[in-house]
Amino acid sequence: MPMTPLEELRHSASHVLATALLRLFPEAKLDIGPPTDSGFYYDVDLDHKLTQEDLTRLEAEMKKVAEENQPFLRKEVSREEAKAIITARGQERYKLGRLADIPEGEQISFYQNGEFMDLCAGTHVRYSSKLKAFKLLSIAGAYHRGDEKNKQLQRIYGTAFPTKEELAQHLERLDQAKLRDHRKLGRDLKLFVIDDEVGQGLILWTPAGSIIRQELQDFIGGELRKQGYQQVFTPHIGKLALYKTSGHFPYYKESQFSPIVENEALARIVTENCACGEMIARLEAVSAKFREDINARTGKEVITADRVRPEEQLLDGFMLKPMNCPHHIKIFASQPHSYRDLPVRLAEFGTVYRWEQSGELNGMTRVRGFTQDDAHLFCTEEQVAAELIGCLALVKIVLTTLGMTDYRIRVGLRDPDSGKYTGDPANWDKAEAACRAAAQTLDAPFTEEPGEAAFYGPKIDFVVKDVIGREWQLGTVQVDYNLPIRFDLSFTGADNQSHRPVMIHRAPFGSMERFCGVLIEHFGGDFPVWLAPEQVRLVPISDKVQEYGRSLLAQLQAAGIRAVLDSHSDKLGAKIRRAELEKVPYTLVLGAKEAEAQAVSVRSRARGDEGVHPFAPFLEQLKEEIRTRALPEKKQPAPAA
RNA sequence: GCCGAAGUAGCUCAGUGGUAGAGCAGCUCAUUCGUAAUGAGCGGGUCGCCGGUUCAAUCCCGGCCUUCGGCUCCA
Repeated sequence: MPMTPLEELRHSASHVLATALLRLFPEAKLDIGPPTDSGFYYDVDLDHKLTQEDLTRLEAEMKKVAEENQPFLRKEVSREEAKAIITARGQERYKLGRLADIPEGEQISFYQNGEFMDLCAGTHVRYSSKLKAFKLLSIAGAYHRGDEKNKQLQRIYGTAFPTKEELAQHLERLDQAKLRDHRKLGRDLKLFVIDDEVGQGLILWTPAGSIIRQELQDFIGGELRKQGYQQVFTPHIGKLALYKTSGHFPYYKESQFSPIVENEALARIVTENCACGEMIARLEAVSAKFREDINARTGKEVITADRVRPEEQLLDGFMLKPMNCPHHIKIFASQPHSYRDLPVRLAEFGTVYRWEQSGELNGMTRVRGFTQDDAHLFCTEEQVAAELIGCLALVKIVLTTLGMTDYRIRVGLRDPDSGKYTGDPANWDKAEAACRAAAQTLDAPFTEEPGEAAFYGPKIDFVVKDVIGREWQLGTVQVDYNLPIRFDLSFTGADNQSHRPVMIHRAPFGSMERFCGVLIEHFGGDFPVWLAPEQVRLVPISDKVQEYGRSLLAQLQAAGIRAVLDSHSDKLGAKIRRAELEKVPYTLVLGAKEAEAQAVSVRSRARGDEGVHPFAPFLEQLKEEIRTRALPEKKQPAPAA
């Protein structure tokens, strides 16, 4: 695919960076330097740890290279010539490997600017003087070829634009984005806290944040009732045996919290002088019968003989649940089902726990304990298509109601080269076809991505970006032919025979934590009235109208409105300012003339002062705005601070 | 987990080898005010934690914890 002019510019900037880098650090070994969505980077192997000051020096050197107005010259060479060039330049450490990646028969080319020459398919700007606006942004570690078994290189990130104005605008946008960061707004608006003593990645929802979450849960709960879901509740833990049946353990044990082993069993193991490794082996072990049962049900060897142990050496324990499905499956399995009962749709806001690597934790968007707005649908194969469409419709209702229109749809398929998936390929094919067909019913573009499936089945994900451009999977719908087999689920068909149901896993929000994190950034803290923790601020101008304020507060609360009376002795301007900073949608200013007329002076967060209105119609209009879950109007620019 | 950076009051940040300061926020008092900051006073910090060097460490050194930017991972 040819590069866009902007990519060409940024790619050229990365060559200029490499040119500057070799001038300052001739011993540097270069890897690759491609353009990205918002700039470019170059990966380099260098013993010297690059510092912020080095970036400044490199940027200055890049300016010189740009001013030297070097032409970018393409040179097409044979594979042998290429090797010679790389070796002559002392860059064989990574570049020879990169050269080997180029398929036989494909043209090998170098680009030269000034004294620098790099293996590169191109393309580039004609002259380095085209680079008028660039900036080096940060240094980060990055594994060679993205593989953590390889050496970690230093990655220099930068960005470039055709003009200085566009660069300045971009940098300004980055600064603005920081103000919308859910971690900052979450603290400022007191929506959630994370406490070291409680634990990394564990969200404590404060009263204000809990209101938002509760409103979202009530909203989706209403939609679920319309669609025939049934609410269930299940505990936060389950026995290890349950997850051995489901396949979560031991295959995914590195992303789960350690098992909780009963004290007596633990004591017994300790007195046997059992080593740690032995204990893990016993936790992972299964009985011969368990192995036979599962293997027979799934029709292949999912549990190998080396996991079988004598009964007395088995060790069970409990696990914090990494998913809700096994619990829901057990509810389904507790009753015989007729085809007439299906689909069965079991829904729960279920909290799950996953052991995320410490370096991956991020505010509310990547956490170790989170609550999925989960549901599992058990249906016949014929019902899958319609149920999938119903699930997708639900996701769309959620996103539309919240005005989140900037998302992409990803159909996650299995990676044919990976062994991490369980189940029969024929069922996978059916499930993937069903997902593709359902995605086509959405009138929105989607991409099919191999390797993005869940381990038990393909899925349709709704992916949105946060303020700094990182993508997060929110809503998800997944088809599963495998867990019904592993748990030996069945229903009685019209033919009076036993049949296997198909499962659909779906979560329109995904996780309440991640969704709220993204939602905070989406609204920049200016929540629609129905979600706003505080909907109305009552501001009496003086103590003389406190009594009127109290009576309005009582009326608002009686109407179910979340209102607060500001009885500080500040001047009006200070109270207005405080309400604005706290992003309260409506501030009602109360003075003598309002009290006299049973009126309020309305100040809207979006529109500013709206003048005096009688209280009763204001209240009705407010209730209507809440009932319809109206989205906030675009805010007028704030006055200069 | 890995690479790099950071951690001083609730928040934003200054500062020094001799046990710390500002603004905002909070509290008290005065003020009773018409659409983004009324004034005065007061309280508040084991300078992330643990060790080491030193007569003395918030500052220098080491380890750990946490956060941030990436990488890897994300059933």
